[in-house]
Amino acid sequence: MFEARILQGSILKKVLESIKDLVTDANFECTANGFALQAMDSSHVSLVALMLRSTGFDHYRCDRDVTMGMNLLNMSKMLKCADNDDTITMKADDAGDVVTFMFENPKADKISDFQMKLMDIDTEHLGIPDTEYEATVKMSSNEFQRICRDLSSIGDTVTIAVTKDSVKFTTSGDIGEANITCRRTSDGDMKEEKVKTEEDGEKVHNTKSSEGQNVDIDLQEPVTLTFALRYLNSFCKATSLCENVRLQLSKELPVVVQYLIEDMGYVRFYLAPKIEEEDADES
Amino acid sequence: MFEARILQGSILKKVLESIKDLVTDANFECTANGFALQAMDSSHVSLVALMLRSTGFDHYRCDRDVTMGMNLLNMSKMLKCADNDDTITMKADDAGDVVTFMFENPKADKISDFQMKLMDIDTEHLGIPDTEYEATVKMSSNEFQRICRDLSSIGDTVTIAVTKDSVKFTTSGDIGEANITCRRTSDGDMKEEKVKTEEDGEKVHNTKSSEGQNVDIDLQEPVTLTFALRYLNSFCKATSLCENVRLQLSKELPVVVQYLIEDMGYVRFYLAPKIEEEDADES
DNA sequence: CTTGTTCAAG
DNA sequence: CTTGAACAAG
Repeated sequence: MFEARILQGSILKKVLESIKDLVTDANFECTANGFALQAMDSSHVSLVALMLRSTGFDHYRCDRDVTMGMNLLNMSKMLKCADNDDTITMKADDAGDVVTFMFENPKADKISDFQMKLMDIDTEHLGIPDTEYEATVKMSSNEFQRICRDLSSIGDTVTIAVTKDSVKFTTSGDIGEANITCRRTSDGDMKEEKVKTEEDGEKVHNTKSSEGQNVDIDLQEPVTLTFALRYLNSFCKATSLCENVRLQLSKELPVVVQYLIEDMGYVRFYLAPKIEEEDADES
Repeated sequence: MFEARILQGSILKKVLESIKDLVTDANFECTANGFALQAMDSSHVSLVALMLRSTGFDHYRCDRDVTMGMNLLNMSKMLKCADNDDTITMKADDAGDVVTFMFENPKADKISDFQMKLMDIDTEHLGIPDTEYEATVKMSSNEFQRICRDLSSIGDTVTIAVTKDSVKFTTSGDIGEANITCRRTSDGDMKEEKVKTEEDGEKVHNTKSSEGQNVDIDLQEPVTLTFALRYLNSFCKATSLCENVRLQLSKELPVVVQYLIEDMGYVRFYLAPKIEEEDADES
């Protein structure tokens, strides 16, 4: 028996809004550890990884591991029937060919339950290597969304160039070219911060970031990579999940676009860069 | 000569918005008593009854009864030309082949008048029996709208089951099933309220309802009926007219969905239930 | 968080 | 052209 109750149902709604356009069908893996999903988009260019840890739920019970194959569009339809301030409970028995979504409003005078048939989806469970990235950029998720949206009105791809002090987004198209450069917010603070980070671990770093640190760059090696804006714009639907987005880049590796979900986990999107030689093939 | 002036023109606009998709042409009956309409929708499945009492108008004059046959789409087009805070005056002389809509903005520095040709529409004036209903549900019109909209993303019909303590809305479709249960808000208050209603008439009852009474059920007999969501969703366009909606149900009778228009009257929609044996025919 | 408005998609 | 989604304001 699997049962997971999340007080703030809007989180689950937002998560599905952010991935349902990318992936049509996917297996949710329910374990004692949490509620997780990994799936490639239908064109096999991008990958989404969701983790909602069991500790982040209001109530969580998972007697044995369950795989729930769902059509994300249908799941999203049902979640849309929940109010943003509803509590959402997901349930499946071990036989597990049906999932139940239960919505309760805060006053508990309206209770809805929605049943959806589960599907058999065979997927190769893609192990994602835990790489060290050459560049890590943390910035306002709103700003990142704005940049991706703005640039897609000019071109189809964006080249992201990360240096020690800035991240530059570049595109070009029929009507012209565009460069958007975001400087790392404060050089002095950053150096100090880095020292502290090494001493005290990630925590100081995070605290600093939330204190008006707009762009935060952690660089081993300058990186320049090109991506399809179409996918980045899709990823940006997760913007409302988190104030900040983290981009991780390494030469010839997929970018990782991560939105943290407070106290619960994350949504991560992976997108392979365009290889220059392949540009002709992609168009 | 007929002349009716309503200060809050938005009411008339909303009324037309709520019925124009249901009924294409209809006769408005103008009498000393008020401005009324009864018409079946084009598929003869539902019926709309509108009453705007003369006492609710800012100015009302009706020397002799007039029947004004109008195309509601055209009437609605004209009313859309009125601002929401405009005063609307309707006029017809006794010859009566033309109706005039006059719009005045509050500052009285903009006055519009629109003339529309009337039509001859022959309708059997359907007498609607004043039935005692087995179940009466009063609830937030917003919530009712939300429920009907949500359920139509799952199925085409809704089964409404009213019991002493709750009203349950159920549907099912290809992707699954859904139940939404609204509990009668507070049992203790309800009983007290009923007594007061008998003593002091309807007024106390209404006052109570607006004080956070979400769902109010008056039951002679538990009722379960099934309706086409398409029509209910159409009825719900009247939601902005009134905070609360009243549903009246009896076995094998059309449901009455009523929106009160404060100090003026009501819009009522009637919809015949689906009979089980007919389900096959309907698909 | 609700409402109104505006924009895009079917 | 109609309807749903995104945005902004209260």
